[in-house]
Amino acid sequence: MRKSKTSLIFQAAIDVFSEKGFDKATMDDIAARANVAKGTIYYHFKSKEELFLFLVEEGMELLREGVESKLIDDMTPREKIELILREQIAFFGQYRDFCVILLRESWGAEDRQLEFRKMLRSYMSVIEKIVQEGIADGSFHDVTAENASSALFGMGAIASLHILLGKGEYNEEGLFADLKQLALGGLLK
Amino acid sequence: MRKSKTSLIFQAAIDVFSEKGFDKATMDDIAARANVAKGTIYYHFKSKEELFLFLVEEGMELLREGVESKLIDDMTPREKIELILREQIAFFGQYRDFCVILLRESWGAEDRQLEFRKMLRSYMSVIEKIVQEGIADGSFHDVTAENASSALFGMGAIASLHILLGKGEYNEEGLFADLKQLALGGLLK
Amino acid sequence: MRKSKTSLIFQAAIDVFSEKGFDKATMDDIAARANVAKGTIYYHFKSKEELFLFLVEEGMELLREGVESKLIDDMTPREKIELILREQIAFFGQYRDFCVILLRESWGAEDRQLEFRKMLRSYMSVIEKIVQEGIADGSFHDVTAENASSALFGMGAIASLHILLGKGEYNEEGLFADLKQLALGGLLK
Amino acid sequence: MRKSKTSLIFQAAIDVFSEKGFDKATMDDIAARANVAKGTIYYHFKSKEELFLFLVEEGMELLREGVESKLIDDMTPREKIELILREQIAFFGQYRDFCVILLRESWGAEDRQLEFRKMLRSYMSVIEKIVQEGIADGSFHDVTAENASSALFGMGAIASLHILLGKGEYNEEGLFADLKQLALGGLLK
DNA sequence: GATGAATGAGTGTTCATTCAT
DNA sequence: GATGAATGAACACTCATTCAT
Repeated sequence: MRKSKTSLIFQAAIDVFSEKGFDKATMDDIAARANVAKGTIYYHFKSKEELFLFLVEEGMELLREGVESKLIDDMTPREKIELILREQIAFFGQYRDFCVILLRESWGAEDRQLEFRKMLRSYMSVIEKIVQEGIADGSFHDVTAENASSALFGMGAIASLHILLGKGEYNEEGLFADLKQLALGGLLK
Repeated sequence: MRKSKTSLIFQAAIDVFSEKGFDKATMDDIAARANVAKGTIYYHFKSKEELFLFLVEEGMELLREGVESKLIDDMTPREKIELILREQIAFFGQYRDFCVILLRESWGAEDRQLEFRKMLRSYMSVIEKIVQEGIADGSFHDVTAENASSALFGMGAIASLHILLGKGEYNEEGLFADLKQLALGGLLK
Repeated sequence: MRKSKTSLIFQAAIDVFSEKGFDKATMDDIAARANVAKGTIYYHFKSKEELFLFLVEEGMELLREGVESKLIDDMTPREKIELILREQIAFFGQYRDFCVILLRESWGAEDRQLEFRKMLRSYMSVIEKIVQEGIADGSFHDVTAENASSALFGMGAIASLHILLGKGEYNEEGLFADLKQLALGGLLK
Repeated sequence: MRKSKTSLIFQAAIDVFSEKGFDKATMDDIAARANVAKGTIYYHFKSKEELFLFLVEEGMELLREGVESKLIDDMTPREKIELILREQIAFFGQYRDFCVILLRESWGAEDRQLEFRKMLRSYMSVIEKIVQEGIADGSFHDVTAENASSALFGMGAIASLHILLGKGEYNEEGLFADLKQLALGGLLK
């Protein structure tokens, strides 16, 4: 019995939520996918909402940690932005389902959605700081850092998903090259 | 000539769908908002799905027409991209609710969502052609046009929504300046 | 179509609630008994709780109105108490199911139960006033009117139910004679 | 010798059942209150039903034993009735929660409820015999003893609970005086 | 054209009970 | 003896859709 029930449920939930979205996904779906009785989910998670929130928190943590752990202080802002683009592309490729969830469920006025946007903002603020660094040291054009950070995130996210949800191959190198050209060409003086 | 029932329902549906999203919105909500009996909606639209699809089609039409009608053949690619950025920022500001719907409901495997992505692609292909023009005439860097177009759309969409759903003022000019810098700085040689 | 759906549901609810109690009764039970779809109940009543409350309110109203409408001002307190005993015995006989509900569901700390006790108190206060009259005019012993009224109600209620839920015949005249003896023998000087 | 698990569970069950009633009380509640794992309850009691039944049996036993142990053969029927009234008032004051359970759960057609009514009847039969004695020796009016016994029980029970569940102080002496007046005034010639 | 009462399949959640350890 | 993770049947409530008027 390798897998704990909790992680079985976790995996099943990612699958189902990304496939159907929060509202259309049912606890029965998730239970069936996890090969677990419905009550078992409720033994481990208080509610559908909580399960979902937990999922997204873990995912965002993974993304931010993945990026932050690789950022080294003495990189130039340019190098840092490159790193983030590359990491984000890889992350979207690897956790496509999670990313679909994020893009589907972040826009709205429910508590859950506000919570998600807060997490997104927290991730974007990592980018924002780098943009500010670059502006401060004169290597970047003088743009509003907040706009730049959401634009950078959005450009990568939508471009990635656009490919991943189409039929095309997810050519990470090609996408990286294009985004690097767009993002850095626009930022660097 | 008062408001036809159909347009009453249409307006109410926009309000309710953007407020609650497709799944959480109920036909009762819409009927109440439109001051119309629930059966009346079914007299005019076959189903909730159809009503919604109709709505989004109209909205996408509005966006694409708005942009295409202003594009003039003898503009340079650079001017065209600027125009699109500006138009898109204005559109998102004006139809915030519709844009939320679009971002919420475009990612998934249901028919409706496939349909939405098809519409999105159709809009993006307008951008794509301009990018190709720019590459062809040597004014743009040589990037994959498809990636560039989805990145351009995504950068604008996410940045706009990020502001519109936060508390900040939607400073269209500032956002435009930033996006122009990012996008054109990166595209233009 | 003689019976309105509402009254069908009402009747079915009385049956089912008195048979099973509030918690064990299910909306499916009630729907089935009323030959109505479950949704129909919710079309007419907001919730199980509300349906139940409505039921009890109607019943208590019936009991109090039945009694109050027959009380005439120039009766002596003794005659009034007799009348109440007789009416209550008749009411319990006629609406046995309702009375079971009342006795089952009035004791506890939930809102619904507090509400029920308030209704009971309101009924008992009718008795209380008569006892006070009797004491004032010297025809009754000097007892605490509140205790007397709840005791009078309780003696009748438990005695009635005791018979009704046993197998015995509900001999209203006999029961009336006994209660009259007990109650008036104890009250009258 | 610490508390045995069984008695821990017993105590917890009394608390929880009286607070929430049979249906709303959960085995988790009881386990938590008893500081015991849920499975442990099932080790000691076959089911929720059985645990509850056991509880009520103990309680009724306590009431009947309390009364019977104090009844002395050469008391007059009048003295015996007085004693019972006094004892019952004290018991209700001391075991309010149990009495709520009794009144809540005794009216219905489930096995458990039939069982409870049987216990109640067994208790009432103690009263009944005394009434018959009193009638036989000519000191009581000639009433149906069964009616009188349930009326006597009911008068005390409802009056007690009415006070105990309201806000008022439970003035045992005052209540006793009133019930004695009512009951004996009505019974005694 | 328009209505709204009626429907019933479907959903999140609860909880008594079991059983492997 | 004791545990608590796991179960799954059951339940209150929702809502898109239908249809008789």
